[in-house]
Amino acid sequence: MSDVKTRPPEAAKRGRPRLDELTTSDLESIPALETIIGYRLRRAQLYVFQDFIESFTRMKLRPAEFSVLSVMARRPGLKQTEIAEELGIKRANFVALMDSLERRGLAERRKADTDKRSHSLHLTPEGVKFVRKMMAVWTAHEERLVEKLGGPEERDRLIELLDRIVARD
Amino acid sequence: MSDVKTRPPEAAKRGRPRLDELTTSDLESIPALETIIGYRLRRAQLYVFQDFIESFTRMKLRPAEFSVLSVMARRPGLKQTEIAEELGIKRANFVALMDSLERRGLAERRKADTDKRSHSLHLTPEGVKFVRKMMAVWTAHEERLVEKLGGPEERDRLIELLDRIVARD
DNA sequence: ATCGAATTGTTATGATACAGAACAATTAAA
DNA sequence: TTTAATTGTTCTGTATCATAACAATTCGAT
Repeated sequence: MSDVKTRPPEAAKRGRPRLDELTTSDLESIPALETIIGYRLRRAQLYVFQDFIESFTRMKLRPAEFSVLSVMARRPGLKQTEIAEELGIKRANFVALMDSLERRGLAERRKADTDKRSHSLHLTPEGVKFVRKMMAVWTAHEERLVEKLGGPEERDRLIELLDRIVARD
Repeated sequence: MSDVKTRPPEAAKRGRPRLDELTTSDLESIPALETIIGYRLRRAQLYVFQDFIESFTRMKLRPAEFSVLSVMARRPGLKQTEIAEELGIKRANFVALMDSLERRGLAERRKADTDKRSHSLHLTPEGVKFVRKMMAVWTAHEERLVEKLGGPEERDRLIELLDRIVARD
């Protein structure tokens, strides 16, 4: 009662493939997105970041900020550009990020006396305390992931494979 | 000649850790970013997308558009919302994306006669040809990645691990 | 020691990705 | 039939990311 144009009857039920497009015979060999590395990688990364973000909403901390605080905790005194480059953040975009951490009293820029252009970056005492809490939250998040993966060995396997992708040679 | 303030001499050389922050004794136990799943996942995903994007600049095709064309090729006739949801794209943001594909003559919205609200999405004949070329480019990209991973078995291992992460249960 | 080139932090700007609210047309449910 | 839900859409806001330009400073080659 609704089909006005002539058309194979089974094609009328929407949701069924219409084969009259121009035969998609060879297009049947198109890989499903499920088999595409980049697609799966992205979905997994989105999932992990989602969990991470939710874990840190209460602390008002975003992934990039987490990474910066981590580096400052382990290697205080690095210059802005050094940290930015290591984390793959453009130094132009690093400024606002560092401004925010400084405004919150978690980190500070110190004028380096050997090079008046650069700033060396450090956690404040308050920042140190913050990082301790941050790491506790992170540990819970990470353990959740390791469990989903099936144990620490699987985590290591995953990281090793990811390494191969990103290794430049 | 440059050190004005009293300070341990070795700390004067920038780049060396200053331990006078408030002892970071226990902070030494902070995990390096290299051991953090989310961080490694993100870096790997960025790398793969970078390669993908470069591969498709000539065709002026972005990852999201690739994924939409893929789905339309394999399962023509799906509604906008169905594709968007499957790909994790908000239907609001899907509109411009589909507009673009339609303007380029690669895809089209057909008014579904059973539900006047919805559109069923299809490749145009030109879109079919485009997808063939697209898949050739994609194959080269994917083979590059598989080689870096060390073979198809490693690719499968990776995908399986990524699956575990994103599997909801 | 000087002059041109490179570096550092910064600002400004634009492109893109992503999320939420609201709305009209239409369909489904009560 | 009235009410509620769905579909596509527009609008808007925010976060992310890249690029260009600039002043202050340092470095390098003479």
